[in-house]
Amino acid sequence: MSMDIDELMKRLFELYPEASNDAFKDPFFALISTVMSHRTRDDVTYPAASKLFEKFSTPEEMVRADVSEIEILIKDVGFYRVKAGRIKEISRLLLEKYDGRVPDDMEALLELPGVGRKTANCVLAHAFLKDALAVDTHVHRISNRLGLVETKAPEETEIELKKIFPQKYWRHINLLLVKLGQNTCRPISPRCKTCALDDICPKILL
DNA sequence: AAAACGGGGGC
DNA sequence: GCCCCAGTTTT
Repeated sequence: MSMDIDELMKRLFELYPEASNDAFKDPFFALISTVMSHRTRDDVTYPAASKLFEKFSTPEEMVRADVSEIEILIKDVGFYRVKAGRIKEISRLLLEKYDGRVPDDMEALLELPGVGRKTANCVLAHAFLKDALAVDTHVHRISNRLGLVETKAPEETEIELKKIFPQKYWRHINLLLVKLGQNTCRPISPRCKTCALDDICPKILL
């Protein structure tokens, strides 16, 4: 028996109607905040990214800024020194190669420092509204718990999920499952009692 | 394939 | 005080 995907998505959209965050519609914010999010909880990442963009919000302002100033603004996130350097270098490359714009294709994004497949997919899905499916640890874990896939590597999860979900849903999956994963379907001690998906979840991998 | 990068928050 | 977290890069 396979899960009703339309029913699953209907419930997720009802749970998190605000999941299409307006801030991510700025490609530069989507890119930089996602680079900042690596191995860092999203409730720490977002405030730090917002604080950074209050001061510097364009590639021009980032390259002009002192690295130490960027470091101070984002110092709540993990790897903040490495990330501050990447933010400067990404900004420099955007100005040099793309006239200060964020490119909207996977290959170009992957050439930027600190940008891997997950980050590139997030930018394509959230900022450019492309049919990209970004798989992070939340998407990977929850997809397996729901019994949708039985996968080990995130790349494998992306391939399998694309077979299961209609293409129109792909770009929404990441933010919806991240939100579910943050407060309910947590990595450790998930709150199944109060989960809106409790009746359709087989609770695999708990 | 595995280690390294690194500060914050939950327990 | 210990362990894990919106991954990517390097060994």
